[in-house]
Amino acid sequence: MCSTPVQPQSLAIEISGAIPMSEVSKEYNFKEVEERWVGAWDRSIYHFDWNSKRQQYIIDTPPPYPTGNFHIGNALNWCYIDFVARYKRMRGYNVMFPQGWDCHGLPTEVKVEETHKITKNQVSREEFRRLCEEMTVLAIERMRKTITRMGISTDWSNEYITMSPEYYVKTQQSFVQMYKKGMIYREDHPVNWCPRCATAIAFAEVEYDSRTTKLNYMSFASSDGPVKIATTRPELLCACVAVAVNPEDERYENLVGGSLTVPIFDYEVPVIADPAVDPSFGTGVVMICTFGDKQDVRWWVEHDLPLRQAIGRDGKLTDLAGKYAGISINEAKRAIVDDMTKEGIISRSEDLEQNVGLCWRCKTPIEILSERQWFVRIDPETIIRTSGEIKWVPDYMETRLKNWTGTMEWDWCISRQRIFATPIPVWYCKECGEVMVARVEWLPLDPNEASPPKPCQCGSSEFLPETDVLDTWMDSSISALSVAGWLSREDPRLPTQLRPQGHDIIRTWAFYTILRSQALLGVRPWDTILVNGMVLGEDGHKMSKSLNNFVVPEEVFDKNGADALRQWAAVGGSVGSDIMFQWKEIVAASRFQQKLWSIYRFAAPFAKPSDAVLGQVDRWLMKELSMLVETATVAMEKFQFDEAFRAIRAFAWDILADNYIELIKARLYGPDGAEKAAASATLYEALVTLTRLMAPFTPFISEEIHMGLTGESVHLQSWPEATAEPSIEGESIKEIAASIRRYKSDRGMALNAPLKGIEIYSEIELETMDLRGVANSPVVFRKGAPNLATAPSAIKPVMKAIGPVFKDRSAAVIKRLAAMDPTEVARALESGPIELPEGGIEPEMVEIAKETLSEGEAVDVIIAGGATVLVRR
RNA sequence: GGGCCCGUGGUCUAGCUGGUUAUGACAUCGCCCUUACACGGCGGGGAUCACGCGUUCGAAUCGCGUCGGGCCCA
Repeated sequence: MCSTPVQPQSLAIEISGAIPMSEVSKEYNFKEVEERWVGAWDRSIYHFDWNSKRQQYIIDTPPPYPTGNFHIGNALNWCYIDFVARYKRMRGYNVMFPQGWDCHGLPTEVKVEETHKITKNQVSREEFRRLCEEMTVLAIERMRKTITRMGISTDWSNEYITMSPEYYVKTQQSFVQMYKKGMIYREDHPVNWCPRCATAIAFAEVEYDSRTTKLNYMSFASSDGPVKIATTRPELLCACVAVAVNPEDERYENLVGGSLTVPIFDYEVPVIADPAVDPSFGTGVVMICTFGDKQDVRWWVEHDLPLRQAIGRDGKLTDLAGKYAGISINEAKRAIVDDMTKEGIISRSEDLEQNVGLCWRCKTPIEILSERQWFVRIDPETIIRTSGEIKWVPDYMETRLKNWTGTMEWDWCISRQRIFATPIPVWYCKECGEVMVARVEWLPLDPNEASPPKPCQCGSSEFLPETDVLDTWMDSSISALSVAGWLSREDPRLPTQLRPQGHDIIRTWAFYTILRSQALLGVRPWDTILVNGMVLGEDGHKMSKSLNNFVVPEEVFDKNGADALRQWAAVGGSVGSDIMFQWKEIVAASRFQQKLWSIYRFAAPFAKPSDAVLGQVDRWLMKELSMLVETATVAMEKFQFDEAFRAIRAFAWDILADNYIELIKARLYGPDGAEKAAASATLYEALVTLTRLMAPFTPFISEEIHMGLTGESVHLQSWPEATAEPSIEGESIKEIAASIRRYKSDRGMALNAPLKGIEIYSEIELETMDLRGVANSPVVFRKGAPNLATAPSAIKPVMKAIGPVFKDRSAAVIKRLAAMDPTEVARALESGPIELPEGGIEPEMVEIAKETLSEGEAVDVIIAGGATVLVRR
């Protein structure tokens, strides 16, 4: 067995007496620190001050759908928002970073049905709604937890929940206001319809997928004999209202203007000419039905065709279908094809790959039905003009909105045949059919539960309630208005300053919000829209449960902490681009935290402010710090979080840890005095500034270190200012130190191995105290150049200077210079330009590299930082 | 089919208002346990910047085309 090693106890005590011991733990315990601060922080410091004179910065946080899981995609978006919110607060803005919840929608209805094993028709509307609300409340609670644990500086005093009366009263008022302005109307109109869900759905809710269907060739009779038509929708035969051919198609010239007889159903339809018909598809003759697809709708409008509705709301064929009435679309298709094949009307059929629209929720192929629905009028010009007033980051994202807006084909259908949503505050008079839209002072209300407080103008008090409800986008598209105080304050603070959101919802959320803000208040909703990319899994595909490349934020909090996740969000890629989630990035982030912690551990016993006169190396660090502040500030103003945080990391790791701290160790471990005080003060200043710059990104570790050094919360500090003057001396000393390290490394020496002696020659006066320490060797400084021969060793052309002057002769000039003796070139340039056949070479057109001739000397020569360093062997 | 974006060492990426040794991280190789940190330090190897054509004295960078990928839509 092992024997217990003997501890050299007395020796250890002696040494520890000479070395300041830090009370900071060796390892950074991210979990303990983060959980402690989550519990300890006073969250009221993030509240928006409605009475403040400071400039407002209101963020229109996109309210997530309360699924209960705040996923990594949300996390990325919220990190961006938090970086901005915290930064803006530090810059003195009165920031509002609210949190909303976009509650209504089909997913919750479906989940409630699954959980309680019911269908929504088995319980009352009221009861079903209550079950949905209950589930939503639980989901919200779980998501709040994740947001808080992530260190997001949410202003919880401005939280809103769209299913609550305080919010949906605004949705209902917005409906009434827009109705009064003539922007909302009700009419029969083609809508996307999910036969399974039995509801109209918006284009935003239609998914597309490739399916194989049959293209059937069937004969229509005409006076000139049969005409063959190819269609994928034979079940819609009874909805055929016309037949179209291309006007350029010579085969069918004589048909246009005539009519054809629809087989089986035996009625006449006109033959029309339309350039949208592709003569090479099928037979070049197209059957127009109401409605087989969107193109049918276009033709129906353009050619003013009649309506024959073959499919009902339940997805079954209507009476129009004769003997096929009452059967489902798929069964009808089979039956009709069978019958027509028997009768020889269908001559052949072939497979066809087709993209079909599906209900995003249940994947059932959608139908286009003509239904009486409520619509919001869309004015593409207003949208595009308003979009132009908004600063888009990155700018090219605006193109997507413009393209989408330009292709809008019909108005926004806002009625849904659901329960868990904002009720449409409308009744219909049983007597005269008059539409009674609620007055704003009656709101909020559900027409299914309340009757209008006044009779209809016809005198009747009997009403039927509107059972349709509003599209959820009607709730969420007023989020900007709501957080700014519209309808709840006398002075709505519009426009808000920032809308952060993903690029996948530009055509929905951004579009609808712009529309509504203009319609209701005539203003743009935001000054700036910041677009984030999608989060991809480690396999490079969009993160999703079905692909099993899914990571939940809690797993990251557990393994590496919230700060690590936040660092990933910052440096994972530039804003707007899709970002891959990678554990190695998370690990790299936590290594950085450990590095920073080690720096803090080292610095804690020494770092303290003082007004000691700084040395050259200290001033160099202050200048580097200043440049970091400048870089970070510029980057933050442009929302370039990756650039800002990368610069922060580079400073902390390379400049502060690997160079500055190595340089000042001797001073810190040396006797007390002005020089030690200067290093202590510089270290203090650097760490305090660094943690302030980091505070928006990594609020936990920044707080822990800042608090440890100053006793104050970093989240109440202001953003640092860049002030320091350049120090070329310090820069030179740092270069010399690095070159000595390299020198030792090249010779296989330990980095703290002493050298016999070092002489430094330079035209600028350099301090030697820190070099002595870092080299662990005697160092002397001598002004000027050493008494050693130097010789030009190479001529390097400066292309920036040569190119514009010599143009196409540049290549020849470079070749000529390379062939010349560097010594002669250098000598010649001292007395003026060198005349070449191509022209004169000015001194600024070349750089002359010099080497020192040290042969025969008992020293090694290093050229570094503008100085010549002689190392005695 | 359309719009937008992207193809840079093994992997992920910076650079992209054109200027000749292309950034960093991870991985890899060598040396070093130097009194903050071995989750560290020092040093090295590794990329014809997707392909083709063009503009230019000069292209990763600008233009056109091809191929490949992503997102949104038809």
